[in-house]
Amino acid sequence: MDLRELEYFVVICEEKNFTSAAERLYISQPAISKTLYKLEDELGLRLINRNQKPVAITAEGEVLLKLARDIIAQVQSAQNIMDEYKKLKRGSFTIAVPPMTGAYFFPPLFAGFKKKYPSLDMRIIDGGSLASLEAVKREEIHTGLIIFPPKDMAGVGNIPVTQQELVVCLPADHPLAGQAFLSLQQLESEPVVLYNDGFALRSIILNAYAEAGLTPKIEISTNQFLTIKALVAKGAGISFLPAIAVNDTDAIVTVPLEPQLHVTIGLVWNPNSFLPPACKAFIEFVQDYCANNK
Amino acid sequence: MDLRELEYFVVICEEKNFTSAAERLYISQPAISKTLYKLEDELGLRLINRNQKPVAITAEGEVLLKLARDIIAQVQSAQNIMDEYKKLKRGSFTIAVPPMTGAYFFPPLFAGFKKKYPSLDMRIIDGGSLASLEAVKREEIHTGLIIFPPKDMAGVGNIPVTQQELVVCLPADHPLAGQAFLSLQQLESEPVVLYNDGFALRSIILNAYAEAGLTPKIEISTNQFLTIKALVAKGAGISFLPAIAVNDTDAIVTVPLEPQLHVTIGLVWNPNSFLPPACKAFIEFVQDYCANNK
DNA sequence: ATAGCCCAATAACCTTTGGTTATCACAGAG
DNA sequence: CTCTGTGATAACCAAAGGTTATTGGGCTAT
Repeated sequence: MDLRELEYFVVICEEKNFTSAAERLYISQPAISKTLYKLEDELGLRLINRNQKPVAITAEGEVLLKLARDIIAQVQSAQNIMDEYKKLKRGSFTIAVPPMTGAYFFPPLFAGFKKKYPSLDMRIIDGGSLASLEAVKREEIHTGLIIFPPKDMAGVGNIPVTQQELVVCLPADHPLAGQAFLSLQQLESEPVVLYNDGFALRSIILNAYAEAGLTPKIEISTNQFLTIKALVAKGAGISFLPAIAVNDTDAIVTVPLEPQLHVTIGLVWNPNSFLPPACKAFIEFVQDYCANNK
Repeated sequence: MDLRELEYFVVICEEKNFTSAAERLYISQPAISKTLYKLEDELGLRLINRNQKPVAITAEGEVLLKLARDIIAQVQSAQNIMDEYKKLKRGSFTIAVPPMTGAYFFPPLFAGFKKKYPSLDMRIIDGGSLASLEAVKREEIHTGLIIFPPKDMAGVGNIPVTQQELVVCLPADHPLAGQAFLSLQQLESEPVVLYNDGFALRSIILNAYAEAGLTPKIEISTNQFLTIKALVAKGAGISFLPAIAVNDTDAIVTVPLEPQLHVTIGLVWNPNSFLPPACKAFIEFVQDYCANNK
């Protein structure tokens, strides 16, 4: 008893005529005949009385007719629902949004995307960029708007969305606060406040120290952006943050680094993973967004 | 999207392993693979993520899984229902029961059948035996427990259930009431009370008159058994009824006919019609019933 | 490392089945 | 009493669903 048989049966019942049922189904009349016999044999019941003209539905046929219509309607509805996922009328995906990108770069993307696809849902996953990248690679998270780590973006799909310059953050009363720019060498002896392990900003900064042949004095680590700023303001150490993330009201002075140090913020995903259509739509949206804002 | 595909999909989801899903379904692993791809292509959605081990269900797959389970359950239930019709756990049929048979011959058959098949229903259709026979031939009624007409039972399936002798019914004060038996010749001048047209008893009696070369004086016709007896009792005319149908309390005297006149009561159906299993069961039951009461 | 294993994908092939055309048989209408 | 409409049947064909054999990628254990 399969759906095709039930559908044919319902049409036969509606047409009360094998020939016109066949026409409505765009198949030949013998196909109808054969299929109905097959269904009847499977059930061990006669569903249609061919002696009458027009053909009549038996009592058992009448019962099956109702059941068949219900089944077909349910299948129809299931198909519609699934089609909505395909057509981006429904759907959701997970996106890693570390604190830094969440505060400055994610909101406009989210707003734009939501405007284009109001019925799609994003589930935001917190976590550092590095940890998020690993989760994306392991396919635990569909995508992430992260700070790209210093190296090794091979094997992940990515779209750089923006580049930001890291600036030195000093307490307002710091002796070096007045400089036009600073090098890491000048800062080597300064205690540093960093993000925890698993955050890209930490590894980018450590990487920069290492490349300069220097070793930073890591005073303390946290994964709270506001905590870092507060610690710097209170003189616990210096730090390095994207210029956009610090403003005058923070009781922090920013000085450009020399040579400049940049971080790239962008979208990443696992190219081998089969992403939900909703997520593909978001990636595409971000792609367009970057192309248009160039 | 057919039932087979949905079933395979559900099993894959349950096993989270194509190979063991194939085993559970008694098919080969490539068949599973192929069918799932087909379903995914039809929907335009990835349902299973094969990158993970064990394979993981995607968000869309999770949605379809629920829908598919519902559909399969509904089909299952439909199959069960239809199977109950086949297995005589459900079902009904129509049976013509004219007044005479309804009063004396149908009740024991009904009781016995209902005992054997408590959940089957009969719908009793009223009407004369002749009219019922025609309705059965036209397949408007599945079967009938009727008085067989004088001739022409060809072309209908039938089981004679009992034979009854017709006796002359006279008002108690009738001059011929004391006779040991009576011939139609002796009764020719008597007004007769008969069933209406369409009732077998009428045509059997008219037939007997005709065969004896006589013409009855039909006083009045009715299709109410009790009315006939009342009319006879009041002296409106004589009548002929099965002996079993008249007793002493009726203020009617019965006298055997000479030569005897018999009516056969039995079951009839259209052998070309496809009867509901319930009706077939009843016919079979009556067949057994007669065989055992011989 | 690397050999071995698990497991899904793929290829080539076979069998069943759903569909086709042509034709028949039969009932009912003109 | 032929003609028309309609379902059944036969013979045949193409596609679908299934099979076995094999490949290849990712893990695990040595």
